Amino acid sequence: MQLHDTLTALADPTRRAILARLGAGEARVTDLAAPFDISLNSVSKHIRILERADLVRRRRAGREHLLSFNPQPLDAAMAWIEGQRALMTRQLNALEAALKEAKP
Amino acid sequence: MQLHDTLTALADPTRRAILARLGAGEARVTDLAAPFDISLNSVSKHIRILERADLVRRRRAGREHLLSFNPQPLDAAMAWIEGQRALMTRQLNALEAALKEAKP
DNA sequence: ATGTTATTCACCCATAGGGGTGAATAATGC
DNA sequence: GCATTATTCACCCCTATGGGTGAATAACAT
Repeated sequence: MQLHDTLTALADPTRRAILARLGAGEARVTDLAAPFDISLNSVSKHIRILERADLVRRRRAGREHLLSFNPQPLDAAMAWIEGQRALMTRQLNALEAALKEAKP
Repeated sequence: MQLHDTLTALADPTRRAILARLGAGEARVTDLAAPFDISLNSVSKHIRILERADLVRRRRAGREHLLSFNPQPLDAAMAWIEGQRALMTRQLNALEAALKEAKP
């Protein structure tokens, strides 16, 4: 599922940092790994999870893999979250209306 | 961390369903468990994680625990996601501007 | 007092996944 | 061809966590 993969991908601090870094532009796996003191391998796995969510796209240039950030799946995530919030807002409005009805 | 707890809480389908259900109003643990064929205990644990993220509030009425949905932490999550998307938009705008500069 | 209902606590089990290392693959530079 | 560089593949380890069961706690109902 698209939404699930997206939220799962966002639920890890390393992956969030990677996305933030990619917000500044394309980067190689090695570049992405630099700020963290975890192995290249580990970063590579995080990238795979980000790719599964289609949040990251890969472009090979020779032996380098250039990663870029695709924000599109964020729309679905935002929509879901916004939807939940809307439910709550409606509920609160109904409550408020009921109170106004009962008070006077 | 607030953001982390929130995103972690949202990264599970059962918890998302629980939130969606709570969007319709307060419910007991038993009510929340009904749609799933998992044990009450399991649901109880999910609720604990939702409470950790402050997405769910608990109100005891006698022996019943009434759970309600607190959408406030969603704001921080939305803000973070929106921020990432904004980074990307700025990057794309810069690229576009550079192209326009180079073309003619 | 006793039984029933609602929930959690204290465990156990299995899997996912975040971390590591070392070998394999592939492209560059010489 | 050979060494170097960039990345992945194939493993292993360990913790978090989603799931379960059975006992404990707490509040009704009788």
